[in-house]
Amino acid sequence: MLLGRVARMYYEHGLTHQEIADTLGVSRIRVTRLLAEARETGVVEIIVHVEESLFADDERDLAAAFGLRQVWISPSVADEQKAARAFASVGAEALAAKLEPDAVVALGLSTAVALVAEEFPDHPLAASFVPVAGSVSGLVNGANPHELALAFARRTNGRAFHLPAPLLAASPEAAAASLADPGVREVLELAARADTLVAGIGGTARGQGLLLSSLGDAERERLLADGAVGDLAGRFFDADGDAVHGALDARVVGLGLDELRAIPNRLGIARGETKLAALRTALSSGLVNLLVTDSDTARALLAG
Amino acid sequence: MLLGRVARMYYEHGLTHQEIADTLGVSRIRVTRLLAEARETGVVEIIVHVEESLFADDERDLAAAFGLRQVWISPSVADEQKAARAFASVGAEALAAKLEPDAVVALGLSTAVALVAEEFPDHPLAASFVPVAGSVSGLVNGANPHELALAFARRTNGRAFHLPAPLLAASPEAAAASLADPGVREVLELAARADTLVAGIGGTARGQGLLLSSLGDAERERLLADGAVGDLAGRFFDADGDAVHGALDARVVGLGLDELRAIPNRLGIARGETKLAALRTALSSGLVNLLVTDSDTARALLAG
DNA sequence: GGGGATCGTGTACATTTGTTCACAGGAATG
DNA sequence: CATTCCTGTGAACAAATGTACACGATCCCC
Repeated sequence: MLLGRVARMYYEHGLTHQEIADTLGVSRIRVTRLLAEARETGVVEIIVHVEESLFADDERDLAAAFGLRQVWISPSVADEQKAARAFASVGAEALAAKLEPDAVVALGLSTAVALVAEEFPDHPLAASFVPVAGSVSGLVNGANPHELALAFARRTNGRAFHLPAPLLAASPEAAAASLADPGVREVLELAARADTLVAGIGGTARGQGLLLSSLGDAERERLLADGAVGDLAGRFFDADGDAVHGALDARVVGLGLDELRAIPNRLGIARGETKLAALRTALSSGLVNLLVTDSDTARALLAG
Repeated sequence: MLLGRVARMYYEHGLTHQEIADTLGVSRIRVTRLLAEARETGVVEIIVHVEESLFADDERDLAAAFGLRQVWISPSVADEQKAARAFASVGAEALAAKLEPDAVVALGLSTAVALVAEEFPDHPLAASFVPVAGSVSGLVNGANPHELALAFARRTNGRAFHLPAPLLAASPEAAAASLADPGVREVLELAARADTLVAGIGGTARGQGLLLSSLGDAERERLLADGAVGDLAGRFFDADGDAVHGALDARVVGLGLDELRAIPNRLGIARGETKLAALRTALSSGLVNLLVTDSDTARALLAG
């Protein structure tokens, strides 16, 4: 158990990597790596005994300003990679806090949610994870709803459901056909009865989000003309938070905005300047009642 | 609660000191210090989940070779300060392992024991701490038996006893007078009934230990001539582990070697080349049956 | 048995962390 | 009111830690 000896020498006796390497007859770099492994595998556990959250003030203020049930804020950092991980881990914390054993969780398609899945701690609570919309083909990272559900299910020892349909059908008719499929229908019905929705919130800037980037400019213009300011789990909404019906909307295979709104816990996960407008609407119109964002976005929302 | 926020940003989100400083608007150096404080005060707790001890093999071997009940080994490091702290913390661990609630602990005068007291964790078990010998005047650090007992008592919410007498009386007659004092007698009687003795083991090299360094060269030569190889809690012993009686011994105010030997748990705390001979004798003659030492000393003992 | 991927390793470097020092403000003391 | 002694602060430096890269071994597949 070299790992354990190294970990104890470092954390309990305060020796340096070099000193440990010398007494144990291995290279310093190896000690460095063993220590990293010890932290990752949980051999070394670091607990911060603090009840209050990092941005308690802003969280309280945001909840009050938009009538939200609870808000979680992650620290914004210049290093984007680090910021993303921190954001995801706060998202995971938020979801874990709302998740009860045997819960049914509806999952929106979103890179943010995918990152949360990565960071989700291994807690066996046997929940069910259900996509609220179909898959996008040609996704590089595993952000497809099904994979996402699988990732969550693996970590919670729960069940993952598959929605055998595309997010965006070729035509309204094709979408209707998909929705009529018993396999699709069943899963969507389950999603509609979920206790908790976890979804990203998308803006309308070019190239934003998984759905928009798969569309052409023409379709995007039409959406904007129809008053769209953002989307929640594949459904666009206008400045009042009402659904933007139209050619695009009819092609989406998934729960409608009203069905999403009927889910009791609606956790929105989003950050960044490009999402501010969409966020403001989603929050003030009650599309989501739980929010995970980062400190910069939080401050911008409060300032607005 | 700046401390807590900093600690969480660092340990839970992996931000660097600089990044934390930027988001919180304080200097990086302040973050560094807050983090150190968080670790010291226990706001941040680091647990290494490893059952086996660092030098399990050597500990087993040493116990077998000298017929000891248990052995604890701390890592030897070039950095003397660090080595001393590691040694002391292992000593504290050892003592804590042997200490039961309401135990009576006899304390030998020794810098090693003093360091252990510093590192002793705050565990309320209401033990009594009793010196086995009188005080040395003009000690810089707080290694006097009474202070030592106080330090332990404070950390365990226990009781400290004071032996109102010098370690070394001016004459055998003065020592006898001290011993006849009811206050002294009472405390020593309590010490003799202790469950556990904690004492350093001293060598006979010049300047070694608190007792020897307070003697002149002549007295040291006499001791050597009488066959002394080391001391335990102020009492010198010869190569057989028997007491070296004589002018010096008669002036010591404290428990005799036989009384010390009658204490069930006898924890010896010593390390270093200069103590090897004394240690060998103390171990093989059964003066102590529990040992705390460092890895270099352990290896030397095993090699001999 | 050769080619290629993969893993573990250490070197050299970049980054992060910790420490020393000198200074400034504020409380205690003359 | 001046002086001294703190305590807390950051700048500059020293040390420790982490990372990119390149090398060699091993395993696997052809």
